[in-house]
Amino acid sequence: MARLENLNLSQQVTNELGKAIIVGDYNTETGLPTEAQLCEVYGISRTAVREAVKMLAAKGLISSRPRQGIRVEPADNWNLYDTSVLKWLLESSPSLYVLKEFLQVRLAIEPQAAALAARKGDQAAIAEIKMALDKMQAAADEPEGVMHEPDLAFHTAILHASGNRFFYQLRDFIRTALHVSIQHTTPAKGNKQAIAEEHFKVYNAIVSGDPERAKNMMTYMIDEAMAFIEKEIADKEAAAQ
Amino acid sequence: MARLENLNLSQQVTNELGKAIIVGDYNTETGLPTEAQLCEVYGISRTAVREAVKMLAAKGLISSRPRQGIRVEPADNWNLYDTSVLKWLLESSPSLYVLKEFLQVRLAIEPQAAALAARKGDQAAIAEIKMALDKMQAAADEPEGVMHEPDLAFHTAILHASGNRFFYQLRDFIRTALHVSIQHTTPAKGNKQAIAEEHFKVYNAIVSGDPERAKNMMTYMIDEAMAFIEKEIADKEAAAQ
DNA sequence: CTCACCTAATTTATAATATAATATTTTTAA
DNA sequence: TTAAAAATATTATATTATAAATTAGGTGAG
Repeated sequence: MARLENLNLSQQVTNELGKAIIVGDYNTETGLPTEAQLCEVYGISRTAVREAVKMLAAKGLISSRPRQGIRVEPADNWNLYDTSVLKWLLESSPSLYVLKEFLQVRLAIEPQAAALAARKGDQAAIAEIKMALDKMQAAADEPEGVMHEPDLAFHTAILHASGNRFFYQLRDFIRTALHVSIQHTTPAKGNKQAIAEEHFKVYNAIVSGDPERAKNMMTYMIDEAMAFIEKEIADKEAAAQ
Repeated sequence: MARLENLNLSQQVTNELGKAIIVGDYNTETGLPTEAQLCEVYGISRTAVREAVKMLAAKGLISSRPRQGIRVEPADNWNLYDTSVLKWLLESSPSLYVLKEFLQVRLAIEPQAAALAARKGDQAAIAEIKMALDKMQAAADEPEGVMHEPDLAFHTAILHASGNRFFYQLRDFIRTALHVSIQHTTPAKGNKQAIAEEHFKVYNAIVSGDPERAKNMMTYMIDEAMAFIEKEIADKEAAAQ
């Protein structure tokens, strides 16, 4: 077992089993080994195994009942918005296709969040957006990668400014999506100045209280990334033939 | 403790503690009692308490470390898309305001899902939508409440037809939102025939492969519910003064 | 007196073992 | 052949013990 320091035993086991389930080593057909077997495999006590099982059950990956053992739940029931589950999924799937799904969700959420921020975002929240934007603009002349963190902060700040807990809750999801996204898109689009400019337009629409424009600008930005990814997928599929 | 049959001990404790945290009985300042104290309070073993703690930790509500005890995480970290957490939240908050937040999320997700379904929904998935729609139309002449279940099925089927796992994952969230929503709106709008008609228009746009229209029709439908809720909130606030 | 180090105390983390509950399978008896 | 009963396997719960981690307090060197 990969001994990740900093994580306790049951968390480590949770990680191992979680990944194994998502990668398909265990599935709804096979189920998981019994608690006793898991103890042997990992060389740990039942206490630790059971705690891992409970955590995975809380994330919707498994369920366990007396005599029946530990079952793997259908993938439809997995809590994909759980940060760990998301991480395991990304480690196991070809990221281009997952990335497209990510972008579809961003295309739904972020323009709406930007519109809400423009309509009723409070001063402090909008100032947060501005701060992230400033850092982005400052990073435009810096080396590759410096703009990454303020970029994430910008999008997170908008979710926060939407004033809707459910949007803000998706910040880790969006951060992950953006992180993967940037790895794919940045090499191609070298013009960091242009990126900062686009972000500025979104901010400008928000600060001047124009929901429609904020929504449209955000849609435009994400749509650009989507077009890029779709092209990349098309190229890849053409190359495969 | 409310002895919900059908749930095991640690699940019951998870429920109790989860509700108590969300309602504010325990907060980031106070933290939770120690494991030992919880054992006494509930009259159960440490095993059960610890399993509950692990489940709540997996849902982002708490974290626990040696010597520090069990801490309540800031509300921003709670996994609101977890069905249990959502349920606890609804039981503790005035539902009108939560409902508005629900509708804002639906307004982001569902039109986009409908558009995707129109663009690339496969036969089987679209047939599912049709089936739900037929049941809705059949229920239009039935007594109050009969239309409820097919209505939920209709919206779920569209999420499914979007072909995006992350959208479909939100089905429980949307179901909850719709469930709460219907309780507020149905009494006012008696015309079930009109509701079925609107749903038909969404379906029609999807089956004829018109993403834009599918999106617009869905937006229109949810927007209507939003207008209703906003009016209700306004009335309530006026009455309170 | 101050600071680094050591010690003690508290709480969760892990382990080990025992018993209960539950659901499946096998056996038994009508 | 079928229905009831017994055996069995597995998780659920309880109990006890020990380890590890973190905080607080004390102690001694400088």
